[in-house]
Amino acid sequence: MRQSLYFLPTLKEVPTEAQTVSHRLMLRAGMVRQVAAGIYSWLPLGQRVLDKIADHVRAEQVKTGAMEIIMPTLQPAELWQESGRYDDYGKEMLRITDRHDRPLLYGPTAEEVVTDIVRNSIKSYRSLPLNLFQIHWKFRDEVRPRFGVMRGREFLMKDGYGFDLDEASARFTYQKMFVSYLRILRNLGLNPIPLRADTGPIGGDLSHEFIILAETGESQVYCHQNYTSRAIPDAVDYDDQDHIAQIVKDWTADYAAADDLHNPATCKVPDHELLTARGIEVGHIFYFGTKYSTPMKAAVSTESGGLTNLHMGSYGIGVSRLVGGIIEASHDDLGIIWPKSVAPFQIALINLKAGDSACDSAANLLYKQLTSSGIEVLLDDRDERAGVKLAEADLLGLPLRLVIGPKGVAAGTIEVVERANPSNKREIALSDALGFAVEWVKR
RNA sequence: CGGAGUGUAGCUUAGCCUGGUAAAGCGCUUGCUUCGGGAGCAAGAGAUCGGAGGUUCAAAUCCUCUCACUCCGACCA
Repeated sequence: MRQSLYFLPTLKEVPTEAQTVSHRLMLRAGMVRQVAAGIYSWLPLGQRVLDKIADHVRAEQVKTGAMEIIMPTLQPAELWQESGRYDDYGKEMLRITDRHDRPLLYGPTAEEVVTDIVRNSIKSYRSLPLNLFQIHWKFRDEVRPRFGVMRGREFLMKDGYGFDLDEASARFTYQKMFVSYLRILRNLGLNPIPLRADTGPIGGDLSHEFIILAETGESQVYCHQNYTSRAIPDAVDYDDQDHIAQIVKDWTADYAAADDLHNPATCKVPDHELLTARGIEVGHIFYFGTKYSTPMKAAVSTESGGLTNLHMGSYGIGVSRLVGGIIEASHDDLGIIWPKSVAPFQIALINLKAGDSACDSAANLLYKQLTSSGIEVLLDDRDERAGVKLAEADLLGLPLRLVIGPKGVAAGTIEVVERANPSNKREIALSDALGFAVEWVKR
């Protein structure tokens, strides 16, 4: 993408409304604009990051056997009356009335809708297990939206729903999701920590939340320091029940709790091994048995010919929240530092002197070569001063920066620097740049 | 929902207390000079001062109501 043609309205100064680091950087980097409290428009750069994260989520979820669907944002109140949550959910649920005075709601989650789909379509234990997910917008009318996209009212979430014949099978599904969530977050360049959690309004008896550490996190976390270095297997066989159970066991062996469940009296971790930090909740998984299937009569016939209610779990990852969360966890004074896996572009190719024919032709050639190698490049071909371009490149935080300037071009060199490692700036031969960049991106 | 604040040009803000021709920096447009870390000079465009009432000869400024946004707390992917 040529920056001269790209819609990328960056800001030099910070809008007053933004108090949180990630919110400021997202506004300044032209990723989002606020439309109303807790409601945002995503501009091209932000949209790309959202897509990247969704792709990671999708890829890893599909490996577990889950299937992507998409359900409506507006749901009929009837379904929620059936489950009993219509009255329980409270003011966070945005209730709407259509022209026929029929009560609707903007879905804050979709247990009811998905249960309705499944109960109408699945009649036999032979069709189980079934795991359906969507990546879609939710609305929760938070009393107090804040922290930019991290606590919006409208947010993009991956919500998945598992349907199993019995508790044992449902627990296996839960464990697969547990492992899948670790993998997803790791693939996004994050260090996840699973915490035992309260089940909240969704209900149920088994729940973990996944948090990532960041100074500005909303919750206080107490966990064994092992969590910051524990390995997540690269090769996971989601069909192997023992293998999956073992990973979950490893990852739940050590103490980890948010402040609501932390009890210094019962916490056995010695002080020097206890990590006390702030965290951002980015995922939450629940097993809640037949909480919905019973009132909504979602049952299948069993092998012996009877009927049994489905055992269910729900599995959420805050996709839009992750954008803010990743920035909270990865930035410096100058701007964002994107992990390679979610960066909106892999490479910032900067033509320091647009208009200079030698620079232009070197930049254009390399841009075309990189692009046709399948690499996402943002070419800064704007007629701006060098300082402006470099400062904006810092702000945008693309992982690898290639700088073409008149001096370098004359000497046949190009400057290379990683955003995450600015002191390691070096010149390489212009002729090696393509090969270097392709290798670097692959790495 | 309780408490505290803020609304003036695209962004950051001054002016408000003590009423009297709406101001600056950044950004934007044009020209010249500059040109490897957010340039300089010059000339422009851009604001019914969140909205509605009221007081007054006169309201960004004072009063009343209202809307929006932000922050702290309780709640949440």
